Amino acid sequence: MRQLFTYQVAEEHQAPTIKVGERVVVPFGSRKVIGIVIEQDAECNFDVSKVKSIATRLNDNFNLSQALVSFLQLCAHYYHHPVGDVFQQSLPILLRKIENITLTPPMVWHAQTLDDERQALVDKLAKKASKQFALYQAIASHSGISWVELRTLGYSKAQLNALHDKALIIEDEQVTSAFAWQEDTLNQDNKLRLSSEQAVIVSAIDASLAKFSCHLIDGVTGSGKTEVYLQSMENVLANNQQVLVIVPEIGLTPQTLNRFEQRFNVPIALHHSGLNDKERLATWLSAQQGSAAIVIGTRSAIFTPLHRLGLIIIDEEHDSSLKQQDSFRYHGRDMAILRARQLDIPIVLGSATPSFETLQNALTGKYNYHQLLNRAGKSNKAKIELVDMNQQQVEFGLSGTLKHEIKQTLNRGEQVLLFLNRRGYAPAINCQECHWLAECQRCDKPFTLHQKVGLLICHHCGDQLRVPPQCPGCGSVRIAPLGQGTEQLESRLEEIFPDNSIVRIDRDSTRKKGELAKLLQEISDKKHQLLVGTQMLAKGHHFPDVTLVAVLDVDGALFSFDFRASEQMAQLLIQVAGRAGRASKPGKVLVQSNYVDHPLLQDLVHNGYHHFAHQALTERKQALLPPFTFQALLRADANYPSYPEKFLRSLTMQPLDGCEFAGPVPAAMEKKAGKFRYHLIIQAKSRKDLHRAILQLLSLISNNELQNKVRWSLDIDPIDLNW
DNA sequence: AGCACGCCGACT
DNA sequence: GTCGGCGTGCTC
Repeated sequence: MRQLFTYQVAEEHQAPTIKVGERVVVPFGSRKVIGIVIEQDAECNFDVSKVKSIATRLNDNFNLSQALVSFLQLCAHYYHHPVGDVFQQSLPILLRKIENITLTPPMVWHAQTLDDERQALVDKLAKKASKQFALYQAIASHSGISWVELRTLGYSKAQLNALHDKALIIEDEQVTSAFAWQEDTLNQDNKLRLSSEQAVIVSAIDASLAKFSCHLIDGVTGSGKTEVYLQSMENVLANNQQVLVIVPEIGLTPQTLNRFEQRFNVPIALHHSGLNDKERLATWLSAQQGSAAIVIGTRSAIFTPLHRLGLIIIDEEHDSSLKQQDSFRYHGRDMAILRARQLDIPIVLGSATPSFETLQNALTGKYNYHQLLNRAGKSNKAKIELVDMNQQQVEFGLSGTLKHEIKQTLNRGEQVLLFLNRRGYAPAINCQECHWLAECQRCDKPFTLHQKVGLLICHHCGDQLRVPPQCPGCGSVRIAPLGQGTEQLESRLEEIFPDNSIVRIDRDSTRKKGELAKLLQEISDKKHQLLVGTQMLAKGHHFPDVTLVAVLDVDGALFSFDFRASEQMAQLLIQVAGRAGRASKPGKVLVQSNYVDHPLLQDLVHNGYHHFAHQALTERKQALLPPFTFQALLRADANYPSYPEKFLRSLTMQPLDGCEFAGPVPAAMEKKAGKFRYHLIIQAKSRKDLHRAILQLLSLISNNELQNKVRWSLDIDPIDLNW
C-alpha cells in the first residue's frame, strides 16, 4: 500500500524511548504483523479513537539504524514505490516474521597450532590429499573463516569434516566486536605492482576518501581493475571502515571472494540468493555490528546495514542484472550512488563496457573518469573478425570458416568458446507439410523445443507440453525443428568433433545447485575443449586457455525497435570477446552475421566500443533519448483485452508539465501468459519534471475507475522495454 | 498482499 | 438450509 499507518505507544511501552528503526509487532486487520517505526508524532490526522496500539516492542539486536531508514525512504521516493514494500524487500526474511528469532551465533573455523605430529599430518596431506591441503591452507591463512565462505570457494563439507577429524582445525564462535585492522590483515605477498595507469587511479580514490565522489574505472578485460579495487580498499580498511562490493550475479562471487580472501585476512560476509534465511540474517547482523569488514553480494546487498561503510565498489556496472525486473524495480548501481552520497563516501564503478548513462556522466565530468587502456602482463587484445554467412555454406548455424578455426584451435590443444544466446534445442518446430507452427496459446509465440526432456517449453510463460508425435493440423509425422539452440549446437559438435569433450553452460544445464561451479571447475581443469553457452558464459568468468571465441548469431540485436538493443549487443560482444586470450596466448573472436555490412557492426568491430558509444550518444542526444532525457514506463495488463489500453489512455488526457507521452502502445509481447499488456512511456527533460509528473499520474490512477480492473506497475529509468 | 464479507449458484 | 467459489473492499 502507498501509505503509512499510525499506532499509539501505550504507557507501558514508552520507556525506554521508542526509536526510529525499531521493529515492533502491531495489529493489522485481523492479524499481527511486523512494523518498522518510521517517524514519531505527537498528533495524527487519523481519527484518534481508531488508532490501535503497538502490541510488542521487539527490542532485539535487529533494529534498523536511522541512516538505513532514511536510505530506504529515499529509495522508495526515487522509484515512487510503496515504502512498506521497499522495507519488506530490503530485510532478511527472518526479520519480517513475527516468530522469535533464534540465532545460533555465527561460527568460524581456525587452524590448530602445529605440533610435530600435526605438522607431519599436514605434510602428508600436501602429497596425498591436495584438496584437503588447499582447504587447510585457506583456513590457516585466516584468523577465522566461515563455512559459507569456504563453500563459496568450492570446498565441500566432506573435506572440512576430514580435517576436523584429524584435529587440524577447530570451530569457534565468531567475534561480534567491530573489525579492527591488525598488522597481519594485509597479505603483502600477492600484492601486484601497479602500472602507472593503475597507480594514478588508486591515488585518486585514496585522495577522495571520506567524502562523496563517483569514480568510473573504464578498463578492458584483463587490465587489472580488481587490483585497483583491492589497493583502494586498503586505506579504507586500515581506517577500520567497511567496504561493500556488488557484483552482478551470484556466479561471480567465488572468484571475487577468492581474490579478496588472499589479500585481506578479515571477516568477509556474503549476501546473495544462494544463502538460506539464517545465513542471510548472519550477514545482516555481522555487517550491522561491524564485525564483517567486507560484504560481497548481488544487487540486494545494497540494503545491508553496514554501520561503518567507507567505500562502495560496483563491478560490471553496465550489467543489466543490477536492475531488478519485477515489483520494486530498483537499479543496484543507482541506489549505490544514492547511498554513497547519503553517507558522504566514495563509490567506484568498474566496467570494460560502461553503460551509456555512466559514460555520459564520466565524459561531462560529473564522475571521475579513469581509463585503463593496457592489458596487464603479456596478454594481447583479441582480434574481432566478421564472418559473412551469406558468402559460404552454413550447416546448423556453423559456417565453414568457423569449423575450420575450431579444428585449428583444438589441434593446438587450446579451448574454444561458442556463444549462442538461445537455450533449448530449437526456437520453434513446425510441420513440413501444412506448415503448422507450435505456438503457446497464452503468449502467441512459438514453443521452444527441448529435445533431451522431450518437451515444448514456452520461454515467455514457462508453459510446457509433450512434443506431439504428429501434426495436430494434418496428421503428418514430418514435424521438424526450426533454427538452433545451445542443446542442438552441443549435439552437432559431438558429431563433428567426436574426440573432444563438450560442455554446455546455460540455465538448463546449470539449474542444479552448485552445478555451475562444478562445470566451471571442469573447464579450468581442461576436462572440456569446447564450451557452448548462452550469455551466462559472457559474464566475467576467466577461461585462460580459451583462444577462440565465436558468436554464432549476432543479428537478432541489429533490428530491434528498442533503442537500447544496440548498446546491449555491443556490450555483450565486447564482453564475450574479453573471454579470449587472457593468458599469454593470443585470442581470436569470430562473429557470424548475415549483415556484415551493417553500420553498427562495422563501427564496433573496426573502431571499438568507445567510438561506437560516442556515436550512439550523439544520436541519443539528437533523438532526445536517455541519458539526455528521463523516462518512466507505466505497464498495465488485464485478462480483458481492452482494459489496459483504456486505462493508460485515460491517464494521457491532460498534458503534464515538461513531459511527453509515448503511447499507450501494445507491449512488444502484447499477450503474455494469457494477459493483455500495454505500455505508456512518460519522458521528461529533467528528473524533477519526471518526478512531479509521476506524482500527478499516481493521483490520477487512484481516482481511475479502471484501477482495480487492471494490474499496473511503474518502472522508473526502465532498461528493458520488451517486458 | 491477506483476509473477511457477502452474493449467488449448486447441492442436500 | 448449507457450502464454497469468487469479486470487492479494508487494513491505523
